[in-house]
Amino acid sequence: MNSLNTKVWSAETVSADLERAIHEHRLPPGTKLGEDELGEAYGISRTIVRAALLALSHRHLVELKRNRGAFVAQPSVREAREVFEARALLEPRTAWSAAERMTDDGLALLHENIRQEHAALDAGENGRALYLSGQFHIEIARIADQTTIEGFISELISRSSLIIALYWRRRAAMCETQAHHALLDAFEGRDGATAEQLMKSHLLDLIASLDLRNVTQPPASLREALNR
Amino acid sequence: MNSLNTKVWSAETVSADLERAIHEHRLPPGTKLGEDELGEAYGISRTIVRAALLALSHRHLVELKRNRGAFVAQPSVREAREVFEARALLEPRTAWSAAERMTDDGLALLHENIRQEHAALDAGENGRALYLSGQFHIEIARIADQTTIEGFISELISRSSLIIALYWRRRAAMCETQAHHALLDAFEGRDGATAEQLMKSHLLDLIASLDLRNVTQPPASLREALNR
DNA sequence: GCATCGGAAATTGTATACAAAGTTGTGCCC
DNA sequence: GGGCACAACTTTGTATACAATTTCCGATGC
Repeated sequence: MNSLNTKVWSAETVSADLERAIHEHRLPPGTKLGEDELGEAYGISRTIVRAALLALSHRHLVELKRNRGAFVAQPSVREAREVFEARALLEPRTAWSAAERMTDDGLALLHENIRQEHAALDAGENGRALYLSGQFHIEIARIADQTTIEGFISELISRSSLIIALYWRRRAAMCETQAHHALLDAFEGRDGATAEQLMKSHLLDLIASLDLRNVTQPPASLREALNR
Repeated sequence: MNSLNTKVWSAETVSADLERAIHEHRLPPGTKLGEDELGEAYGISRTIVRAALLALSHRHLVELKRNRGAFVAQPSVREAREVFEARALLEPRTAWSAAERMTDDGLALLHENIRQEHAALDAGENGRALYLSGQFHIEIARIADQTTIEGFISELISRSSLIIALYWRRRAAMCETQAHHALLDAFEGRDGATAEQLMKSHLLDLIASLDLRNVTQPPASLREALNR
């Protein structure tokens, strides 16, 4: 397929590779992930593919349907709300902690992240920009030195990317880099309270940019959808 | 071994069974979980066992050491702190939500849970009591109608059980049933603010009952420990 | 006695074979 | 032509065979 054969793949690297592809919208929600297909693409047996798909299903990025196969997840409106509820509980306080423990290295990483995101947007690589935008949030948890919370946020960020793929409303380019800039300012001033507040607003903006009315819901079953 | 052969086991049921055993301290931290051993015990092949162990490792209840095997996880002091940090972010607000949405069915379930926990304590079944005590917290998230957060809390609760196994200090019986009673009262009064506050205190009490000084830390490697 | 170096045994890692379930296509019947 | 049944094909589920690695144990040398 591509350069997938040049690397030694393991269940971890394959699932990370797939997660990034999902995050960047190269694998849109609902995509069938056939085991043979993936095995040939990566040059590995189905054993490893299955372990990778299992890992992704535990992160709710892939849905395993018994005897039917693996599909990129399609979060429901309800799940979308829940994901942002969880982020609202975890991220603002974590931003506060990050501000308190901020180091110059941390600031440099965040700066570099924003720079790359701008570059990606300028190059029209929207998927890559979205991925980098997510990494910004994960980097904050890392700076806050909270590995456990970082794991949860990392999963929620990837799920958010699926939600954005399904429910994104604004066609205007992601104006959120402004929010990240503002956060960076707060971090530079080691201002925990402001960082927490900015993160809270940022998440509210994000969910406000989605169309979570039940109308756009993908049909539970094709049969049901057509019988309406 | 026991009645394990009477049931049709799948990766999901096996990992749930193991998780409960870990939660109840029947499988203490550090226990080796051999694949053949488990396969024979449950009457299934290593394929299913591996899928179950993989699931548990994703929940941080089992540590997979490459070419060495699977072991019941031994959370570090640092990890212990992180788990309770995460719980402190998630559970108090979730308790508030639960209070707001509380139903009579929900109250009955919580009541029954406390009753069974008392019964288990009276019967000297400490492991079972600990498990039920965890279920109380998970039930709250369920009543709050937050499936995603419930999943995170469920993982954190199981990890807390490992932490208790390693760092529990008070020999006195778990006095925390008092805390659960107080929470139940707040729920009965649909008093979100009090429920949130009680949950916060409850978690602080819990972490205060642990000995998280670095001294008791199990050595990273036996060799290193002996060379000191 | 102690450390070190094989080599056998045991255990995990990966691929593959076969079974089971689902999907698709064809032809028959009405 | 539409509906249905059955068969061929495709895909996933599980077990097992074999390879790779570690562990255990005893022999060897100092």
